[in-house]
Amino acid sequence: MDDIPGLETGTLPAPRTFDALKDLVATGHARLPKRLSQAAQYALAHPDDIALGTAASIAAAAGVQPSTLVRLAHHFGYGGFSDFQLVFRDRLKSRASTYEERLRKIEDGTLGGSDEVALLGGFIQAARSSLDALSDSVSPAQFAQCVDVLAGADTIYLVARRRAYPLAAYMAYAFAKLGIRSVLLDSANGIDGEIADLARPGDAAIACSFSPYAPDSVAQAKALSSAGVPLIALTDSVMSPLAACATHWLEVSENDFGGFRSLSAGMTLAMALPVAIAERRRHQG
Amino acid sequence: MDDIPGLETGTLPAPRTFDALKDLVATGHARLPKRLSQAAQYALAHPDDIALGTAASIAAAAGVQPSTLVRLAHHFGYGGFSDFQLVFRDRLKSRASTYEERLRKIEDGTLGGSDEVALLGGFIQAARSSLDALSDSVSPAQFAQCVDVLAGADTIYLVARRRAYPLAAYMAYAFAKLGIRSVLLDSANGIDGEIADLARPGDAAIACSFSPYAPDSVAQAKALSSAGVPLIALTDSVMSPLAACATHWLEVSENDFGGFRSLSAGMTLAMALPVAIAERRRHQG
DNA sequence: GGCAATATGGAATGGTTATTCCACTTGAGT
DNA sequence: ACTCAAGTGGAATAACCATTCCATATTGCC
Repeated sequence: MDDIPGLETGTLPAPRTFDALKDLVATGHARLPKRLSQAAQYALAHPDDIALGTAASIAAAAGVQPSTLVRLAHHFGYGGFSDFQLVFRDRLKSRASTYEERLRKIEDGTLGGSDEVALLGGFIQAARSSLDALSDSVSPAQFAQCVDVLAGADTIYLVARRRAYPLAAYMAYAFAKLGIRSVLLDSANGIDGEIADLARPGDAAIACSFSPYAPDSVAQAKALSSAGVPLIALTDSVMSPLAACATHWLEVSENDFGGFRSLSAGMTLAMALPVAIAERRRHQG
Repeated sequence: MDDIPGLETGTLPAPRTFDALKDLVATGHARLPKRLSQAAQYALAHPDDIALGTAASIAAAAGVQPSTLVRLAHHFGYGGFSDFQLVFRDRLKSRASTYEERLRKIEDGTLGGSDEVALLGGFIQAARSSLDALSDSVSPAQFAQCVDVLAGADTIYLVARRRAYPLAAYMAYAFAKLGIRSVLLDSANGIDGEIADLARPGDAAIACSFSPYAPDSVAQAKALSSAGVPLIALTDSVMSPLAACATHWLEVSENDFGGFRSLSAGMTLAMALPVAIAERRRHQG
């Protein structure tokens, strides 16, 4: 080994975040030798390249040798270039970066001490990152189109089973409060099919279903769709059977904790939709 | 080589953007075999993982073999997994640059008004800050106490009306999946009171209600409580009538957007509780 | 129900990559 | 100008990773 890791910067542990690394370079970079300084400068100027490139490609771009990058990493106390690179990759993963780390920590914790709070924390994190994903996956245009269709409907039929049911249950409540006619297809006496058959093209339907898609929901959505009823789907991927038969669909991919997928993103959409429809109707008369 | 690249999907060149890939999967997904479909679904649901992970780590996360990922890439006409991965890396790079912009846009939008996306953004923000508040307002000890009580119950009775109903509906679903006896008091024929009367001190109840507290919920909670049934309340303040009669209660104060309060924090709690109870029971036997 | 075609799991392989090592250079102190 | 420590370039190496291959399992068809 060339040098004792961390000697130059004292015996501090390597910074685990990009910002911390930045500070370290800013305060102590006068002590860096020429090539290391050159490499460090390039790293801070092109963080994305560091995250996604190979040592060889980065070295070439920065005008140094690959070994210099390894040395730089050692200088800051990292185990090697790969370790150094992790900081840049985390940064790239927007906000989800600390999420996986935390999740792993929580998982370790639950195995060791069976701490209930870790569990709650895990679900909170899953919910949070699901929300982050929502703003990315639902585009303004898509949302507006869905609102358009639903605002023009006479009666809105709500289809959801099992895990997705709370979304429809909430929307039924919201629609009622907002003075929007809706029918929640959740009858316990098995007449949902017959009720749905009464839907007309002038109506519309919202179907919510996530993998593994409840057969009932899918069948009902298909029936409504082929009856000419405009169908808005809240589902989790392009592979969803709902995406295939829907007029428009909104992607809601939820993160999970311990196999239990969050509902926060879906629920948030379920809150926004009714209000948006009500707003649209008010402005259009 | 297993197959001629691109044969299955025609001789089209492999899509070079994430969206194009998405479309391809959407239109031709019926032709994908089970494992390939599974891998494709994971890829679309966790694009960041594909971008930054290794074939082995991704395969493990998706529950498939590394070779399956290579086959998937070939299926779509890519030269290999690495080529396939480039699409996801590009997406990550371009997204990272616009990410902060987007967040700012959402924040600005909430002030601006009439646009539908601003509305969605507003609800997302409300949900997010509700989650932040949740980790503060629910203490480890409180949560553990509630889990304690519920883990010792024979049957768990669920009380919720109106806006809080989705929480109870979800818990009923989760309890069923986890093999925990529960009764959701939501009968449409008005026999909830009689059913609740059958609850014994060896059972327990969870009541969810937020201001303005639905009279039905409060009455039912009080009845259960005075019958000696341990009562856990999910409610929004010390002033809540539920806080008065509950054995333990958890504070869930949701933020609102335009007067519509979020449900994310409550929903997250509703997800964590059943799992925590199941865990506790497993460890205690 | 049997056969062929396709899909899959898992180990072997070959290529690429980070890392290490060593000879050489640079620069600072005396 | 000499010496020594530190820095650097570049080749050698060892670890890792994507890829391939083959035996087994599954599916679809007759």
